[in-house]
Amino acid sequence: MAPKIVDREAKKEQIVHAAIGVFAEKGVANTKMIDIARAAAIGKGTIYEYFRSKEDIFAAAYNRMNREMEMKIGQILSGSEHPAVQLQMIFDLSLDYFGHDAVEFSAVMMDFWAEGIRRKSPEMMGVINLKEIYDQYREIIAGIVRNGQRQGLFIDVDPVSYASLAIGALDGMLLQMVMSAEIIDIARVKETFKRTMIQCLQKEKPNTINPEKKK
Amino acid sequence: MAPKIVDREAKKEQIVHAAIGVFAEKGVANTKMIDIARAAAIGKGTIYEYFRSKEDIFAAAYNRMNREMEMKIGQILSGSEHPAVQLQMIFDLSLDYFGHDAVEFSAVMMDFWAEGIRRKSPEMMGVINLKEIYDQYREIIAGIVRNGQRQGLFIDVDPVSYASLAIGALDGMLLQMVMSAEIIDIARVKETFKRTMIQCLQKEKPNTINPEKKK
DNA sequence: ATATTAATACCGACCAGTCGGTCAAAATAA
DNA sequence: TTATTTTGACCGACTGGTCGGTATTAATAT
Repeated sequence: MAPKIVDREAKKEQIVHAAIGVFAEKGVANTKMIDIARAAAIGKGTIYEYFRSKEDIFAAAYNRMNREMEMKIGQILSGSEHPAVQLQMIFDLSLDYFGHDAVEFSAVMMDFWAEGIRRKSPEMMGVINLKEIYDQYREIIAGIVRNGQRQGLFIDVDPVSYASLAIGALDGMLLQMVMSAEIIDIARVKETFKRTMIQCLQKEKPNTINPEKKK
Repeated sequence: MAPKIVDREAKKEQIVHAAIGVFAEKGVANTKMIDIARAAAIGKGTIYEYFRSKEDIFAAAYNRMNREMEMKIGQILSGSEHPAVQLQMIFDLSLDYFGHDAVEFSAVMMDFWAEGIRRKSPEMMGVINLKEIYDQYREIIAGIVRNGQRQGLFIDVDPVSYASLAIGALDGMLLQMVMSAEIIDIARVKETFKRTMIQCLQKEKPNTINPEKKK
């Protein structure tokens, strides 16, 4: 009178995990349900016990990858006080997250990205809403900038424009890292990025804070 | 003994033109051959008289859009002398090209982009090679920077890193324009972009040249 | 203990729809 | 008439999702 019980959440996680792996390897568009099933070592039909559709898995994978990033940023925001340092940490975080050895994740992120654009206008079933995520990130950065301006640390730039620029640069560089990893010197680009984006924001002396990690 | 003659180049152009329109409207992945045929007001089979495959059309469309941009940049490079002005013109060009009323083109560009990434590792049949394009653009920007440095106008930043950053920022902002056009103030972002990316490069007074168009 | 049983998890063959590409016939221009 | 172009019906490969049946588990009865 009592059935087999499984930890449904754990199983979903198992499937999403497998899916991300396959996505990374073959690209979202080229991933078949059977691929995911095999990677998760379950039958194809079983997937449909936990997810309504391929789309559903896609969304779950996206949200999972995103939530991680959000948490880390939350930590940064609640931590250090100096706005320039906060910015630097966020840039570092983003750059590292992708630039790390997990280049394959970057590719997945790109897929999400492309999909997100494609679904911008149409109903988009509430599945992904990349736009919302971007608006949110932009607001985080803009908030830090405003904060810095209020403290008289930053020049009088439009915070939202600056945020757009910073986020855009982050993303665009990601693309190039993915594509031309062997050509561009990633560490160097990262340093240039931080230098440029943060120094240009500061009022007088760029050395008010030290943009270099002490070694 | 001397049958019907058609301008094959013109017909190809007609098809590519139609294809770009459909790509813009529905996204490359969702475009069917029949859609292109209908848009070009020809039969589906006819397409195959001029293109080997869908892939082939895709590549042709990509190259067509790209060649335009290349030509314009060529003009810029051969024109004005001051490196900062050249940079500014290139940024303006890129930002306008997409930001203009032709937002739909941006979406197509994104599709190319996404596809380009997906095809980075595998053989990629020589069809698209986005990487090559990027390497090329990067080298153009880097060249201008080096030039400016040689003339003692620019600070001693790594030209290639700077170029990566600039191109990345350009692309990333494009994404945001496409996605959140109604939220971000595009003109303002553009201005911030130019200010930031060019001023940070200049040695002392940012006003050595006037980054504002005289009115 | 252990056999029974009911509730659930799991599976993969199958289905129905889709779409890129082909080809034989029709249309067309010279 | 004839060389060439155009065409859309057709083909076949592919794939997301379904469904009937099987396996597994744990509560219950003995």
